Amino acid sequence: MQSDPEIQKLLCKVAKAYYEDGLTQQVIGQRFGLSRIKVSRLLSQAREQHIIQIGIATPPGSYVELEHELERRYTLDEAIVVPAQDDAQALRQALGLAAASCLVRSLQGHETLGLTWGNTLLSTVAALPANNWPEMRVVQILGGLGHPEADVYGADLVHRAAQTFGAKARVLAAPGIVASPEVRAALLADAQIADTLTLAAQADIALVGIGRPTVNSVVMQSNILTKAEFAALQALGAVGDIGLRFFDADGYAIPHAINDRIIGLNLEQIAAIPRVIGVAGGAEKFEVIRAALRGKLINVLVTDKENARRLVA
Amino acid sequence: MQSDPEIQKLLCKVAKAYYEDGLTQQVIGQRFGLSRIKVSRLLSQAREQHIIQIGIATPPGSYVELEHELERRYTLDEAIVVPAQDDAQALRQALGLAAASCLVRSLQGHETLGLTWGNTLLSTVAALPANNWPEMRVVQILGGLGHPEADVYGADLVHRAAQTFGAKARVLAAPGIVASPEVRAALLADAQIADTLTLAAQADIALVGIGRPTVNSVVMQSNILTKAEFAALQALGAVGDIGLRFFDADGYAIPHAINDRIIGLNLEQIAAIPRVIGVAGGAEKFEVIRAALRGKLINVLVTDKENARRLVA
DNA sequence: TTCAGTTCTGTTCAAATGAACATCACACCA
DNA sequence: TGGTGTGATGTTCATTTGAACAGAACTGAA
Repeated sequence: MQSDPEIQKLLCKVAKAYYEDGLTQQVIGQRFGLSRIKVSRLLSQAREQHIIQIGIATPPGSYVELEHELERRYTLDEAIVVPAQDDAQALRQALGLAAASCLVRSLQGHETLGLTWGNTLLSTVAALPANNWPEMRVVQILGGLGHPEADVYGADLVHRAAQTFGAKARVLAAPGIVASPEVRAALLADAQIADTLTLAAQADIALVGIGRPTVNSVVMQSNILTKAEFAALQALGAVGDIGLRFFDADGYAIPHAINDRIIGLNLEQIAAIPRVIGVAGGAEKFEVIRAALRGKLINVLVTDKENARRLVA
Repeated sequence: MQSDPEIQKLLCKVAKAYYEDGLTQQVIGQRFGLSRIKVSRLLSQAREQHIIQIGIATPPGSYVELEHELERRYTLDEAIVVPAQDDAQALRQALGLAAASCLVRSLQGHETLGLTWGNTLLSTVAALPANNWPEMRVVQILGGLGHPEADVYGADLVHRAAQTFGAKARVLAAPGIVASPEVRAALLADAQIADTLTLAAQADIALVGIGRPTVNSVVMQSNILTKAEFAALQALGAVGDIGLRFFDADGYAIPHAINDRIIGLNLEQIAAIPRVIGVAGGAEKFEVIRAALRGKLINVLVTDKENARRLVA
C-alpha cells in the first residue's frame, strides 16, 4: 500500500500500456524490465487504488442500474425491467416482448422449455420469433384451466409456442385443479400425463407467470378454486402462486389440501429447473414477486419499473 | 455493428457484470443464457463501441503522457521524463535519480551491466542504492579518458557502481582513444582488455550517456580528440556520440579513421545489448538524442521535459 | 544475536481468454 | 432454382492470466 510517487507513476505507466495499448503483461514486463507476475500485481494494485477507472455507458431510457441492483439484492441470474405502463394490456405486451427476447437469447434449439399459463405468458408467447428447432420441446408444466374440455388455455399456449419455434409440443391433457386427490391419482396413473410431468420436471428452462388470484381473475372465475379455499390459503399466509402452487411472503410453499388436487409441478420441482424466467408486472403483483424472489423460486425476473423500484427500496 | 437498443443494453449489462462485479465470462454466460464465447465477443464489441471507457489517473506533476508519446513515436521500451532544471548540476541529479531507479528496477542481481562514462552517468551512479549482488558484473564499455595513468574517470565509475551493488567490477585498463590504430591493435592483443570487451558486448544492460562534444567538454579538453578531428567528424554529419562512437542525425555511424583508434564497443555492438538506457538532458543535447532515437541506438531514454516536448513535436 | 512474523519475490499450475478454424443459416444475385 | 458470399455461431487450441505455493529478505522483539 505504498504511495511513493515513483510507484504511482509506474502503476500508471503499466496500466496505460496494458489498457490503452493492449500490450500483454509479458511484453510490458520485458519493456519495463519487470517480471510478468510483477506486472500482474502492479495492475491489481492499480485497480485497487482506483488508478484505473472503468466506466460503462448505460444506454439512456433503460433501467440497467435498477436491474443490476435487483440482481444483486436477490441474487438473481438476471433482472429485466420494462417501462411502467398505465394500460394493463400495454404492460403485458412490454413484459412479453422483453421476456421473449430474453428467452430466445438463451435457446440454442435443442432444449426443453416448460410453460405455465396466464395472460402475461400469452403476450410472451405472442412475441416469440419464428424458428425451426425440431429438436426442441415445449412442455406444459401445469394442467389447463376450467373444465376438461375447455383446457385449451394452457395447452394452446404450449402448442402456439411449439409452432413458432418449430418444436415438439407436449401438452398435459388434464385440468390444473381436479375435484379430489383420488381423481388426481387416477390422472397421474395415465402414462401420458405422468410422462409429461416427468419431462416437465427435467426442463432446461421454464417460463412462468407469477400470480395473485383476485375475485375476478381467471383462476377464480373458473369455479375450481372456490372463494372459501382461496380465503383459507390467504389465512395461511399465501400471497400468490406460481403454477397454482401458493406460497407465503418468504416464498415458502403453503401446505394445504389443495396441493393434492393439482396436476403440475410443485414449487420444489419448478425451482429445480436450471433457469426459471418469472414474468409479472403491475402494482398488485408487488408482494408476490417479492415473495418469489425471497424464496428463490425464479432465476430471472421480468417486471416493470414501478415494481423494480419498490423491490430494491 | 448493430445499434439495436436491445443489443446495447445487453452489452452494457455484460460489461457491468464483467468489469464491475468481476465475474468470469463463463458465469456471465450461464447467468444470461449466453455461450462463453458470445460473452467474449459482446465484450470486445462493447470496447469497440466505447461502451466501456477505461480511464487512467495520471499522478499530477509527472509526465506520463509525454513519456508515453515518446515511447510510441520512437518505439522505445520506455521513456522517463524529469522536470527541466535551470541548473546543469540539478538537471544531472534529477536525470541520475530517475535513471538509477529505472535501472535497479530491471536488475535481479545476476546480470552484466555495461557502463560508459560522463557527467550524467556520474550522477546516476551516485544515486544507485546499495545492494549485495555477488553474481552481478559491472563492465566498462569504453576505455578511460586522458592519459593512461589518469584513466580513473571511466574505471572509477565502474568501481563505484560495482561497490554499491556488491558486484564484480570489470574495468578496461586502456584509454578510450589511443594515438594510432597500431596502439589499439597492441592493446586489443592484451587478453585482459580483449576479454573485457567481449564481456561488455554480452552485457544484459547498458547505461550510456549521449554526448555532444563542445570545445570545453571533457572529451575536447583532453587533447586526444583534436579540434581538427572533431571538425572533420562534424563535416561528415556527426551530431554527437555514444561511447565516443559518432553518428549522424539519423543515428547512422560516421565512418572515420578515428573509429580505428577507439577502445570500446562500436555502435552496432551497443545496440545489440538487450537493454540500453540512454541518459541525457539539456537543450544542447536535443539533436543527438533525436538521432540516437532515430537510429534505435537505445531502448530506454531518460531526459528532461524540454527535450521530451521537442522530441514529440 | 536469534527467532518468529511479515512482506516480497519467483515458480508452478489451473483457469480464463482470445484467435483460428469450421460450420451453418441466410440473403442476394444470376 | 441454384450458386455464392456474408455474417453469426460454436469448437478447438494456444496464449494469457491470476491463484496457490514456497523460498528469500526484511522487521521487530526477546
